[in-house]
Amino acid sequence: MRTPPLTERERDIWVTFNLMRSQLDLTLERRLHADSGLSTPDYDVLATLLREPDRMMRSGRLAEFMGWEKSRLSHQLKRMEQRGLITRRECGDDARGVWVVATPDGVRVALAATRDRTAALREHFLDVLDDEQLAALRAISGKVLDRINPSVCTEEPAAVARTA
Amino acid sequence: MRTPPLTERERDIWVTFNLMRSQLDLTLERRLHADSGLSTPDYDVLATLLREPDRMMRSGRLAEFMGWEKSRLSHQLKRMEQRGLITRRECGDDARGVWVVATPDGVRVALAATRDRTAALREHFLDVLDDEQLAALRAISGKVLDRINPSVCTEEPAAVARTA
DNA sequence: CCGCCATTGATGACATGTCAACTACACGGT
DNA sequence: ACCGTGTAGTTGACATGTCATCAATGGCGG
Repeated sequence: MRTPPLTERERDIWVTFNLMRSQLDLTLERRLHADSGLSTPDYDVLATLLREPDRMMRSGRLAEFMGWEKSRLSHQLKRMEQRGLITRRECGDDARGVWVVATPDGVRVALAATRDRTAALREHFLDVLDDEQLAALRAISGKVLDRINPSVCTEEPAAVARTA
Repeated sequence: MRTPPLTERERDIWVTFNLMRSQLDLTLERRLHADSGLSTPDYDVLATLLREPDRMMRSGRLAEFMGWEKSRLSHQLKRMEQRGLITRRECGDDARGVWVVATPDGVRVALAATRDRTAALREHFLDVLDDEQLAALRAISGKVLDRINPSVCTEEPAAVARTA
């Protein structure tokens, strides 16, 4: 099978892209943790819950919403429940189901974290790039996504991984 | 403190960018594992080692090269040593140091994986974007990196995280 | 009502990653 | 030679993530 090795330029692009991702994640994660004591997964779960009118969601829908596996969410919820950020409540409609509810404590922490999160996101990412670059990045992300899985469409409203 | 919430556009860019990253990682990881049985970290370590003339490197330099913490690398090397992909050899110059060496087995597996890896990278990423977008992505990554940490400079030749 | 099968979450085993000690050695000044 | 400080790498505790599997329930055809 003919597959010539990557050119220097291709390698450079890929390597730099990945370095950028990991450094950005690390920076945001550290800052979030310092500001609020939350981890990124903690924050993503809470932020998704807070988008709901009554701050609760069925476990399955939550997982689907965030693009997580059910088991991953289950583990995460167990840890968050131990830390008092959320609780699980039985579901009347379907005895198999569970309502995931943000505790008052969880709500408070998440709201406080949101401010800092937004500022950090701008400081380290959004404000670093000019308008044209932001548009280009959006186009790039959409194109790669469409290629990988046309069903996880660029315009999909449900997919909310890493809630802002 | 004034920090207006993210605009819809900002949220969309951030969310789509993250969704793209996770989907891309998942795709490449699954393919790599199916092709060669290696995980992404396994592959990154081996690929970095194989760039060295004698296929070995001091542990500290390897970590720095890949942008990993020393402890992370140490854990990873322990697992890879158990699987027979690398070995650790005492260092004559400096009794504290360690040479990390790819085993013949590790070399063979990594070489085989490289072909598929390169093809997958092109198929799902590099070939999806046009020349202008690739250039834009490189510029974007460099800009974000410089902002986060000017010392992990855009032109740094050492940084080789996620070896292609 | 019963039996079959899909769905909902939870769990255990394991891989991966971070952080904070810790050990062993190197190196410089005295 | 000795002591203080820095460096190389390892380790343990724990958070996170994947996969395979399981128990309990729902729902449907007979």
